[in-house]
Amino acid sequence: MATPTPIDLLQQNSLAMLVQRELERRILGGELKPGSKLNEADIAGTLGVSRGPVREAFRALDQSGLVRTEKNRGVFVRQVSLEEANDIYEVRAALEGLIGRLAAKRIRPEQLEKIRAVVKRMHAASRSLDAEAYYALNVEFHDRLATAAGNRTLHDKYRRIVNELDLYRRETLMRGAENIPLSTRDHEAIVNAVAKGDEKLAERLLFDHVIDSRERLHKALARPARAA
Amino acid sequence: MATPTPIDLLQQNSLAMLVQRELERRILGGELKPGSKLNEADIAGTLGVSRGPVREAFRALDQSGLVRTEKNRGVFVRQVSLEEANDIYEVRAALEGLIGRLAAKRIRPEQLEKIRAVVKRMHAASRSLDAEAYYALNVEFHDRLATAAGNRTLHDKYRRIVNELDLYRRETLMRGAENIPLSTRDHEAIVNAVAKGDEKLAERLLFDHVIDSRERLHKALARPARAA
DNA sequence: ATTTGAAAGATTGTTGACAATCTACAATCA
DNA sequence: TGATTGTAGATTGTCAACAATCTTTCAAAT
Repeated sequence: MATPTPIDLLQQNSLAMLVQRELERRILGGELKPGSKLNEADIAGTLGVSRGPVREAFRALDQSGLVRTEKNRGVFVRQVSLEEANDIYEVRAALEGLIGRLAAKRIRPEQLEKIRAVVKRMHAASRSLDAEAYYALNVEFHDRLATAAGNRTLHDKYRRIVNELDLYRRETLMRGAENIPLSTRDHEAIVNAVAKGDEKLAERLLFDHVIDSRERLHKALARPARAA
Repeated sequence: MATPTPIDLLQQNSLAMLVQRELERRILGGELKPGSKLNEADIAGTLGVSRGPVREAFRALDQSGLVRTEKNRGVFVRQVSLEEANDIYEVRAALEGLIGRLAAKRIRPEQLEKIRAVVKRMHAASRSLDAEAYYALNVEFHDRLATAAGNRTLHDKYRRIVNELDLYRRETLMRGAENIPLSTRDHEAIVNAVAKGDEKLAERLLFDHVIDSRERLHKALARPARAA
């Protein structure tokens, strides 16, 4: 990826875009929790800008599903209910299925190489029960696969859906160390299907992988929650 | 669907949201053509508001893919290239496939009834070569199917993708009367699969239907364009 | 004790003005 | 003639003030 020069960075980003990205970072990073209210004046003051750019950023975030706006009441970090999460998982499964199908058809050798390396590192994280590292690698695995599918629109829509599901994870305070062993087997099978160029298989494996992870999440939530 | 009272309508819509919807209407209606520049002051003046709400609407429309923003240059109605359209069609195919799968599982009798009625009207429009009416009915057909799938997120993402494809249609000035007979057969087969509850078949038929329509569009574009 | 109502404070919605940037065109020089 | 520089106008980016709405508080009445 090309490194953007600092001059372009300042020339192509308005304050509104910078505010948008900063809020996105704080929401997805858990700093701003689902349901919490976003005060225009506070945020403007904190970031050293006026309320205008903040309001513009709010509109963009609202459209991308990260916040919800109530007129004359304010904007809030979006809360994703169990029912919504189920719906979103289904859509994600369909997108992942397409990603598998296309990746199997279009992936390039060097991309496959890097994904295999990620899976290998996932094994290591799994053995050392490093849930944090495993989670990050899992995200990288799916994102690299999305890239390999060679469809910008698909990658973009996929990322948005994943962001929305992240809100649900945040809300339910999911951990998930108990699922690591199962996931690793899935990922190996997926990589092999993609490597073979078996579109149908890759599609089905990825679709099922997402649906399974949804079921695992529900089962984990049904159990009594443990402290962080 | 519940009819919103006028009081709620004014209480829940800010000027920015109204501007957003108005611009969306003009873009999708072809009044504002792909590539054309949207001047803040002009729009604000025309709609009788200040530039603030217009700018907020721009941010929302940018995020939803209907416009493109260039810093210090302005916002333009998005132009969708052939390559992008191909990508978008693939994503739409995946979403339609899921719609078919879910609709086959969840559709209710009265929903099926209404969709059959739409198909019947499509036949009539086809016989009288009324392309305008046929196009509107085709949109209704797919939208009702999306509703029957019973997944709000899916319906929402589907609508956005369709809007983006509409930009492409606008740009290429597609007509398409020549494809009506083929489409009607597709639609009948789809309804039957959904009615039977055959998830796999409905999924495949809808996926292929979208891919086919993409191919038909490309073939039509390859031919010499006719005057409107 | 609960509820109703009004006033004060806080927050959002909207506007108009100012600053920064871009575009178009004319004047200047090689 | 052609390229370049500079200036004027137009357009976008940002800000601060004003208006409208909501929330909170507290007192009064039932």
